[in-house]
Amino acid sequence: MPELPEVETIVRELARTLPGQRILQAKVFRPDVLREPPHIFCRAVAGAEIQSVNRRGKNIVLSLSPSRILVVNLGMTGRLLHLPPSHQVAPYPHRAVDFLLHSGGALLYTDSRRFGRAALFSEEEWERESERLGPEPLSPDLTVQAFHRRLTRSRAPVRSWLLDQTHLAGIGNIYACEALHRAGIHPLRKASSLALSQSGRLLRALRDVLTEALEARGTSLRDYRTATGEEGGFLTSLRVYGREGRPCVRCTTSIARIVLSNRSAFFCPRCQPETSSWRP
DNA sequence: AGTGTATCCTGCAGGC
DNA sequence: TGCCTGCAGGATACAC
Repeated sequence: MPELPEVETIVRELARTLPGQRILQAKVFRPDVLREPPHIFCRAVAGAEIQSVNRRGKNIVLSLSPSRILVVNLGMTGRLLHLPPSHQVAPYPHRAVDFLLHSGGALLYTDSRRFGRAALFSEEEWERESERLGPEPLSPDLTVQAFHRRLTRSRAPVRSWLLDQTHLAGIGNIYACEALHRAGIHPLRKASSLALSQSGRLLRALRDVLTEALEARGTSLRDYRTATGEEGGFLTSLRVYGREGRPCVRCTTSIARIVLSNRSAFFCPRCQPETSSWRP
C-alpha cells in the first residue's frame, strides 16, 4: 500500500485544499469498504464540514464538523483523489465512495482490490484506536533508547517486527526492506538480538529513507497516486525492493529474495549478513 | 502473550 | 493469442 511517505504526501495535498469545504453528499458504490451500513455512513457525512486532514501511521484522518472523525486506510490499492470543480468523475475506475463537495469538486475514494477501509469514529473512539498504534518513526519524541527497548522485547524477525503497526506506525514492506539494507541488518535477524548501536542505525535508516521518499512524493510501484493523481518519484531510488538478481548498489552482490510471513523480503547477502554484527 | 498463516480481492506479468 | 500460475505496497481473525 501506500506507506507513510505516500499517505503523508496525500495528506499534505488534501490539507491545502479540503479544510473549510463541506461534503454535500456521499455516494457508496462498494459498501464492503465501509464499517457501517451505507445509509448510516451517508447520513453522517452529508452536510459535514471538513476541518482538518491529518495522518496517523498509514491512516488518513479527516476531522469533520459536527464532530466525527473519518479515517481512511488505503490498503494496497486505494486512492484518494481530489478533483476540482467541473472535473468528470466517470473515467475513474474502481470507485468505492464519491464525496461530492459543496464547492462543486469531489473527493474520490477508489480501490481495485478493496483491502482499504473507511470508518467513522467519535473523537474518543479514534483516540483509543490511535493508541493501539506504535509511535511515529519521524517523531522526535521517539528516542533510540525507547526504540531499542521496544525491539528487544520481541523475538520476531526484525522485518516482521517493522511491519507490525503496534510496534511502529507507518512502515510497510518497501521501506522496511530499504531501511534494513541501509542499516546493514538481515531481515531474519531476531529483533531482540540487535545491539543498541544497531537499533540506532536502523532508526536512522528508517528516518532517512522515509524522509527521502517523502521528498520524492512516494513510490509508485503500480497503483499509488497522490491526491492530484500524480505518480511518486522514489521508485528509481529503491536499493533492494523489487531488485532480486540485480546488483547491490553498494557492493554489486546479487540482491536476494526470501519469503517471510508470506511477504517477500529483499536484501543484499553481503551488506546484510545473517549472523555477524554489522561492520563498517 | 506473541508469532506465523491464511484470507479478503482484483489485475497484471511471465511461462508455456 | 490465450490460458494458467504466481505475485502484489495491508490488516486481521485465527491456530498454536
